[in-house]
Amino acid sequence: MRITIAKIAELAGVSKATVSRVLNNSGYVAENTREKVMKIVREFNFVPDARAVNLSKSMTRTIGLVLPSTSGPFYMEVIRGIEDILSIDGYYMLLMTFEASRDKNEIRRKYRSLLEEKRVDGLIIFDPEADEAFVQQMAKAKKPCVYLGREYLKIPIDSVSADNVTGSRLMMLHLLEAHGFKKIVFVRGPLDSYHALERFKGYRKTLTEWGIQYDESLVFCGNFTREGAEMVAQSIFSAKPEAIFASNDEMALGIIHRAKQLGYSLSEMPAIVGFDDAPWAEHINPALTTVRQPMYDIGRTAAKIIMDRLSGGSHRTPMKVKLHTNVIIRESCGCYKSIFE
Amino acid sequence: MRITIAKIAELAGVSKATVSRVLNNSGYVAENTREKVMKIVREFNFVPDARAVNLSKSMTRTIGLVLPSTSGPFYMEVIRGIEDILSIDGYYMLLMTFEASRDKNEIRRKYRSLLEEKRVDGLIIFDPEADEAFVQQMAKAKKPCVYLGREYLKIPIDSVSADNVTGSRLMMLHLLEAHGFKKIVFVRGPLDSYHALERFKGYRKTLTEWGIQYDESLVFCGNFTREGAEMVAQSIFSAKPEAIFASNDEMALGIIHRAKQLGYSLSEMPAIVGFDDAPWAEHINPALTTVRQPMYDIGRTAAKIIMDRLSGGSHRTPMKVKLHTNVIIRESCGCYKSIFE
DNA sequence: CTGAAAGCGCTTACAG
DNA sequence: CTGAAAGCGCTTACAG
Repeated sequence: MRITIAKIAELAGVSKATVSRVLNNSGYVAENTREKVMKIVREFNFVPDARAVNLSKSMTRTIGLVLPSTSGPFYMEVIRGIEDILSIDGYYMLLMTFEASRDKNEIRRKYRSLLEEKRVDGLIIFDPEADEAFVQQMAKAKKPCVYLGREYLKIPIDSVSADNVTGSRLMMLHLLEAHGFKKIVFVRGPLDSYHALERFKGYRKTLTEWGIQYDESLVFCGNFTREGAEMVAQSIFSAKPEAIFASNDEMALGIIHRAKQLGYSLSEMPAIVGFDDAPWAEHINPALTTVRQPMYDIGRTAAKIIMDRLSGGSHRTPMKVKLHTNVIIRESCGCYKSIFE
Repeated sequence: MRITIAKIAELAGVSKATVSRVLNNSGYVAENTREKVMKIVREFNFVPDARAVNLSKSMTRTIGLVLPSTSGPFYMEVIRGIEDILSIDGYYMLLMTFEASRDKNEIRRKYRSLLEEKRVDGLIIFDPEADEAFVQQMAKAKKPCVYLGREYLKIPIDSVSADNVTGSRLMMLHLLEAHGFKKIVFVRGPLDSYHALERFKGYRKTLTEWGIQYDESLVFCGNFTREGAEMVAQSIFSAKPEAIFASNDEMALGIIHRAKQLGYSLSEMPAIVGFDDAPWAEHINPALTTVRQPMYDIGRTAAKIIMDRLSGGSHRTPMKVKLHTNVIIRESCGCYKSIFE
């Protein structure tokens, strides 16, 4: 049996209350009483039972983190950002991903119950496909939640997201301004994906801005997968575009691959750009020009918001933080010649 | 205030004990009593406080996971493997990484305290640089721990690791047998890294097996970094090796990069192979031949061991599970011609 | 089949 | 400065 506060009190000849006080550095304790207690604490290598502390103090020092998957290129960055903040205050992180189940709603119930069970003090959630009704419920929880990846403008809940529309727009501007391309194909992701839609919006909006007629025949769907993109690649090439904006790197990769198979040399290939900055994006040939979301900062910012709410800021107005998204210019847009050609 | 078991008991006109019984499906409860209680439970959407349950039952349904970093290519796979098992029994995962602090021993104290504080029921730890004295302490804990990545043969503790020596040996065999190379350079990782040493052992051992004299001048140190390898690349090339075995992919990448800079064409380049199968390994040119550790299975196996210990198997003999490691043959060893050349 | 009571291991007013 | 007591929200023998 492990030693408890009661045993320590007995050994030190004081009450449990006093032991608790020296352990927590709270209230007044005579210096020699403190030392008497600490001696025993050290001798037995006493560590308070977190479950009991949490129950009494009505907290857990744990934040739940919910991620779509573990395979994506950047979720680890989010984790790192969060951990860097949590560790400052000695908070722990409970991790749950959507991959653990086929049924997304099951995971949603599960993460909601983390809060209800009081297993965590707050939740950071990356679940862009969650519908508004559900998020609305989370917003009503008595514990802080922050949603990552999208805004839910109509719901009073904290959020931190990268501006995908603007990211897409910035990429378009690069294509339009720096390269003077006008005939730009867009390869969409799945129709039900929030991010896919945002990126498409950026494309369309920028065309309008530049007075270029939106041409539906220049928009293809690749479903965010490499295979999907490879499937439509040939039709894309037949449209003879000056540039191809794949709305994620996977699809850009598929298109580049297909282009090579079809015998295009690097110089004959139209400009092909992506979105995400996958870990391999800089290593493919040509090195991929793409858009990078600040994943580390998203995690970090979310953690800061949660910690702030926990230390009394829970009454303040929900905030929608939008982080800037960068275009990473490499070779595939035509900016640099590959030394590997 | 949230509703508690006491309030439910009051409302249902029964005792707390009875409510607890229906909630846990334990002991006998009259059917209509059960329904009376469940009606109130549902009405108030009651969820038991996990902290109280854990305190009474003396458990937490949480497993701690400690990882070196979040940036590595494969830790996410480990997480996925673990989660797949834990979720079957409704266990949670507390994640901690070494990146949260400069001081590794601080993290070690921290993960040990997860156990002492009873914040978790068991621990899965990836910490190949932990010294034996420390691991010995962990082995004495009253809660199950399993170490990932290395064996600690002298310490009675569970472990799951990929066989790096054999992985390295298999790669050597491919180079020796399939290609007939004899003059093979080895690029080492940091001298204090366990995995670096294992991989080196596999190289050396295989040479001996094949009756090839070990030549120290063919061994270089790249410190597991791309920059480190780029630094020694030129000296490596001057040695005119038939093949270069970089003991991780980062270093292989650096060497390939440098080779290109120095004007080697793909066909002039010596064979260059790596270790790890980084996410980009298949995308570089030439596609990298490398060794892949079964990260998902490592995670999965570790989780299974922990769950088994928790359900009564804690008395059984510690097990050292060693998982097979595969050579992934691509282009850089000379096996296939790149279509991108 | 059900309830009263003790217990899990701490914290925190309240008195003194 | 310190202690007795109640409380956090459950579970679990023990009786009946």
